[in-house]
Amino acid sequence: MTTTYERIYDVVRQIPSGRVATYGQVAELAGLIGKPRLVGYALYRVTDEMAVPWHRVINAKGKVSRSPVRNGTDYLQQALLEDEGIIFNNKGKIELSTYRWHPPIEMLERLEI
DNA sequence: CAGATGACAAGAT
DNA sequence: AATCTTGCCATCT
Repeated sequence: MTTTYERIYDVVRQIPSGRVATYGQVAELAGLIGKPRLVGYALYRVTDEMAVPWHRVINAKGKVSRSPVRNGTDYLQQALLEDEGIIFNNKGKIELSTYRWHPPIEMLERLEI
C-alpha cells in the first residue's frame, strides 16, 4: 500500500532539473489539496537512498524554507538549484513565473484539477 | 499508545 | 515589507 508520504515523493520525482514546485503545488498534485505542511513534513524525512529531488521544492514566496533543524541542507538547497541554472536575487528569492514547473496535462486530467 | 515533532500558506496587523 | 495567527497531520520514539 502506498503511504501519503510515498505519494508526495512520487510527485517530487516528476519535477525536472532546472524547475521548481511549491509545497502547495506538490500537495495538490499528491491529492492533498490545502495541506502543504504535509509536504514539508515528508521532505524533512527524505534520505538520499530515496532518490527524491527534494531541493526542487520551495515555498510560495519563491524562497528556500530555512530552518535550523535542517543542518545546513537549506543552504545546500540553494547551491543545488544554482547548479541547475536557477538564479537567486540578492534577497535569496527566485522568479516563480520563470522557474515554476508546469505538470503534464495528462497528470492534471488524471487528478481532475 | 500518547506525546513530540516538523521544509507551509493565506490572511490580518 | 516583516511579523503574527490559524488550520492542518503522518511518523517516530
